[in-house]
Amino acid sequence: MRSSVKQKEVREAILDATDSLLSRYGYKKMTIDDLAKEVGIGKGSVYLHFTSKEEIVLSHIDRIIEQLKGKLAAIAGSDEKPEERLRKMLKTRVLHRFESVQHYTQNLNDLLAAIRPSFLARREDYFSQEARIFASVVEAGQQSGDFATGADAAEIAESMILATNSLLPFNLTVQELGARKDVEKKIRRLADLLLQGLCAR
Amino acid sequence: MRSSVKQKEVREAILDATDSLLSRYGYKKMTIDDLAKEVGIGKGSVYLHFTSKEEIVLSHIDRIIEQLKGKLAAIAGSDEKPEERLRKMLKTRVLHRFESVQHYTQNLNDLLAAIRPSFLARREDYFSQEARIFASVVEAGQQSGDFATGADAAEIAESMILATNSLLPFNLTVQELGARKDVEKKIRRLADLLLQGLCAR
DNA sequence: TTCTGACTGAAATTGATTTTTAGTCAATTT
DNA sequence: AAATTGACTAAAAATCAATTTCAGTCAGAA
Repeated sequence: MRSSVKQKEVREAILDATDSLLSRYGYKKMTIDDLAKEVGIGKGSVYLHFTSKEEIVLSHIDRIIEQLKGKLAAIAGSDEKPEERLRKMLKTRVLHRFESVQHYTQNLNDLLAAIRPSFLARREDYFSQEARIFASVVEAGQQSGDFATGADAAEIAESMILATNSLLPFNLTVQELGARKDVEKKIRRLADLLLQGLCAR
Repeated sequence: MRSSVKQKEVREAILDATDSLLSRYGYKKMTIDDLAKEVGIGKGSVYLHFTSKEEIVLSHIDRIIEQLKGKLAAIAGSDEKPEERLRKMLKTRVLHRFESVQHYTQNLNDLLAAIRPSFLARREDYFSQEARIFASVVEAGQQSGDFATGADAAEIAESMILATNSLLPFNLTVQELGARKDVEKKIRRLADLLLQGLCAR
């Protein structure tokens, strides 16, 4: 137990350092030597936790999504009206992703270029996982009578994910996406439009 | 007059050749010499119509958007129900863009990288121009009583553009976007969700 | 007046050489 | 015995000088 707790801590510390170095230097200029030094462990020890540099940054992104899924699940499980839950979830989805890379001074382009194929595959998984949480709330709303029934909850959830994707910092850098408050306004309006359609009439 | 018709033809021919070379070789490997040869004019003549290579490809993209705007305006001016017009417009927006680069064997990444700053600026303009056409239909629907009133038509139109942006071949190549019929299914479902919210209840 | 292609300088490419770095593993520490 | 390390290696990346390519120009041809 003791050592497994320690192991988790080291793994987390490596991912923390990854975020720090990635934001300062970008992918190519982030070296494993630097990373190990930042964590205060030997270079070889990094490879006790990860098999490659690519796996390190993919795990870093995984962690961001895990945190997001945590937030989404918390909102989904709250006792607000389904419409309000979905509204908050949509906003959270966009802003969590925005904030997670807001401090990056380096472009994310070199990162994306380096890990593109494996990242795109995972991205699809992220979408499904997020969609599942959204779908659970859509379904709840349908059963409670707040939302119109008949439509496929899973399909609606997928469309919601799709509709908000262009506000995520993926192709556009955070700089190009614009100021946070503009992004906030856009997601609010988009959420309004998306939710208007769900409510029972 | 005679010569201005000819001039337009040459300009169009240059843009046709641009599409052809771009799709076969990508941006960097498309040379102005090749382009002139393909059109059957001298290299210098290319510069009678455009000031730079960048302007040529930007004009090529402009032309795609102009064609799209023509299609959108045609649908917007048809006599169908506003809801049906918007549905077709959303589908057209996504599929026109998809088809316009479907034949590209080369990645669009090198093109985007080369013209990124000026392209991103224009992209915003494209969005506003398209949004204006959408807004006109939303407004018509509000006045005819088909759509609920109260909401700002321009804002709704912007959100519709935003929501469909992630299905455009921008960051993702056509290959990565998936098969045409999958894209078609996605835009259909998304359009359903977006339109459900507009209709008067 | 319209058009052209030889020309130019700047940028890209090449290939040979040096430097850096991802990943390994025998030795060391705990 | 198990965990950790950092010197080591092969491969990739950076460097640089020589060469080639190419965007854009302009004097002259049509």
